Amino acid sequence: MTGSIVMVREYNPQEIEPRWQRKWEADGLYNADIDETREKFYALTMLPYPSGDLHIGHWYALAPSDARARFKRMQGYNVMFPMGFDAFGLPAENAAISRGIHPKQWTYQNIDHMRVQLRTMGTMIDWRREAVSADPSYYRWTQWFFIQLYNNDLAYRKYSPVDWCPQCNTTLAREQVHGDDRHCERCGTQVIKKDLEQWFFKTTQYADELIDFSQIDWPDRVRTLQTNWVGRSEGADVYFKTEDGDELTVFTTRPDTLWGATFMVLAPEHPLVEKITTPEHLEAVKNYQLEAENKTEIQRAAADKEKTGVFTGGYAINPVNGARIPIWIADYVMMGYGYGAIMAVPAHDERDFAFARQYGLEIIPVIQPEGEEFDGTTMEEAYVGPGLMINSAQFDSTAVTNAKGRKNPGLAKVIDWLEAEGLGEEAVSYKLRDWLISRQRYWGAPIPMVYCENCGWNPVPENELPVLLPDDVEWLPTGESPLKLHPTWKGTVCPSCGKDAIRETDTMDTFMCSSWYHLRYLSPEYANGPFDPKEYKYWMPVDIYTGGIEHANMHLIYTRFFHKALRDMGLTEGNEPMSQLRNQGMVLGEDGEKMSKSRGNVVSPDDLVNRYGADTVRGYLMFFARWDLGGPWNSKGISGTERWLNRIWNLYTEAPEEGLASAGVIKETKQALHAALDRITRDYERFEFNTIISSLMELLNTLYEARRAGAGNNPEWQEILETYLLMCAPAVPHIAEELWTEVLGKPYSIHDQLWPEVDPEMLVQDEVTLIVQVNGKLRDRINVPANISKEEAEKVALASPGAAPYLEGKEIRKVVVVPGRLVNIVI
RNA sequence: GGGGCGGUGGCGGAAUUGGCAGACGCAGGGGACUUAAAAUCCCCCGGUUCACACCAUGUGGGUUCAAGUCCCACCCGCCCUACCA
Repeated sequence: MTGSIVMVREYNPQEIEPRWQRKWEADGLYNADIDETREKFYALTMLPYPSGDLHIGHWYALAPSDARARFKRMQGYNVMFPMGFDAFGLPAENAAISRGIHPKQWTYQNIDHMRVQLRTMGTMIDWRREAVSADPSYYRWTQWFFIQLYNNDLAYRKYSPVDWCPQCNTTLAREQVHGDDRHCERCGTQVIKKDLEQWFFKTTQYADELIDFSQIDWPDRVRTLQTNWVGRSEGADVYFKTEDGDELTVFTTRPDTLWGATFMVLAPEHPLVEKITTPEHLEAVKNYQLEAENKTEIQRAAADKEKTGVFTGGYAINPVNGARIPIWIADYVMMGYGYGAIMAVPAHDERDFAFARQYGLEIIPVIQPEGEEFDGTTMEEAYVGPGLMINSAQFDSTAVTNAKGRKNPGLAKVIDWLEAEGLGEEAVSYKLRDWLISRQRYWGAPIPMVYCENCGWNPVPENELPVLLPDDVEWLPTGESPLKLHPTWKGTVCPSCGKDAIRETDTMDTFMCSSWYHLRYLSPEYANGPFDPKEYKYWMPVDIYTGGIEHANMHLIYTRFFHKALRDMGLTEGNEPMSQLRNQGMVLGEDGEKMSKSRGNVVSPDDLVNRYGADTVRGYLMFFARWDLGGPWNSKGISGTERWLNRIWNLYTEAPEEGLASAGVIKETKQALHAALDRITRDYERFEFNTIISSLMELLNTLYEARRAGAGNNPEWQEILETYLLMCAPAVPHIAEELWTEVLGKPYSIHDQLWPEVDPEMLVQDEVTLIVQVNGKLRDRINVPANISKEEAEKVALASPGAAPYLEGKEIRKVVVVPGRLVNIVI
């Protein structure tokens, strides 16, 4: 302590916190620069959208991540913790339409406000690395990446049915359509289908790599979501033909059931329908097609088990046995998956079964478990389990298991045969679609492409980037993109032939901007490329990425795709952008509902900081729930964290009690200190923030007890106080700094100190409480030396006063001794 | 229909991975200090019971000397996904 001067100041976070925040930033304390002598650690949290106000959810995502980054820094890593803004997007444009404010102005005002708010958290953000995706210096490279993807055949334009949000007036990627009612990810409006020509990225080219997580430590939950989203199915393409000889290939996961195919079903919009439909069925088919077209996908899905369809009058030939089977159309077959056509095996597929029963179509069982005798006319449901093939010519008696694809020996045999006979081939199908990135909106990065009547589509020459968004735009109430309406912006010349040409007026999905922001942080000022390769080499990959799980099938797939694509274009190294991912849960309102302005249950971090100080808010956010689960906010609970910090303050600033503690008290205190240190170190690694704060609270209680016993005057006390502050520093950085420099008189800054080392000797207890059980029930606890022998422990337990009465006159059948822990006497 | 996560006091949650269930905190009760309140400090706080003791980790079985933890069956809640061939 600085002499014996005792501070009698009150804990005043409102004074302390801004002072340190200013000093840390002025000193560049958290600036992260390349330092080859130290091991790097790139800590990243998902960048916020500048909606205008920092939400408690932002704090919940950021504060514990910041504490952990600080912990890593104290462990000696060279930690980079950057921040930026995902600044393009629709809300800005909606503000423009409803309030007449320009999206750029709206966005940048919000960013300014949020920068101020973010600084009140006392994070270790290196603000020199900030990147804003709506800056021309940023989106110049977003556009550049588009061109690289285009030049490498990973971006293409295609006419197809796409999802359209009528509210947002734009197309959406498949991933951005949510729920069983198929609503827009942004605004919740039900989407509709439109046939449009749009730009896509070939995410499907990386389908297999996207479900390989062997090189990253990502939560099972995200892995499962992404795996399901990619939806890989193994099976075979089988070459059917129509009676007239037209090819009609289908994909099936069950080529082993080919002999049981009794009809085929095409999606109503399948191109072959027109050709095969016979005149007498034409009207019914046309009607059905019209009906299907008018049904939204919700209705198509909502029809649930009720199967509908019509016969086309056409027939196909089953290639494996020459059987002539009718071709139907039905809306349970989707044009967008596989070939939009299936072979129907009603005996072994639930949907086909329902359809066959509905329309009286033939059912032929071809797989049968031993001891079972299936009859197609009486079967009550499709059989989808394992068994032996029957009614399948030379394959009869072949065993088929539950395994998928080639791992199923029966399937493998059939596939080999199909390939040998030229009737089909092994195939894999995916649910994943290519990423539709065109948006019919203004406030985004313009797609840098030019259309010329003579030369078609060409990219804008790289030296002309960025293609700047014009500022002088106007909005119609319809929400139509002002870029289309701009009098001159579209007009340009063809980069190829020099004649008049037209710019693409669509902008890019903002997920494109956020697919590479972690790279822009490396060198936000760099002008010779999207990032400085030197910085890349040192900092990448991201060591820990934190954020919400809601992006599992969007941002987190896109960014992995992006990284792999860049790797294949020779722009980056490594297979994955982020080595480790952890998701925080969501903070709900006090009513247990999702926070929203309309519900009036929004918790404002600014109010909390004003009232309690940032350290209290940080500490409470770490403490109040399991970080990965989140939960309802409890405004009363925060007082516990407030008291904790007050008690810390008082412990360091109040005069110690009289007297001197015994050596035993000091030893016990140090043991408690190191036990907590050991646990907290582990908990930081595991993202178990709530128990970090509990351990610190518990330890503080122990310190108070020790001080009451006189420990405040022992020579060891100073070191105990120092260590405790170091342990608090990542979680509550301001109070730790203040007490460290101003009360303990240690050199600035506590945040440049190393995390204390656990003294293993202090973890060794010399006395332990031995639990004595009789038949598994607790009967006594006895303090014994920690290294007590088995025999000795047994002896002590048998003689213990708590257990003895239960043992009297009983025969002891067995005694289980867990050394240093427990003795269970079985009678 | 498929997949995932979860169910422990009034509440948020602990529990060294099979070894004292309920750490830490909130709320509540009692007390000290105070003219009073706030703040602070001390004690109590799963249930039944005067107590001894017994019962308790969604329910029912099982394995084990010992189960919140492992196995089987079921119930409930939340999230994702969906005629995916």
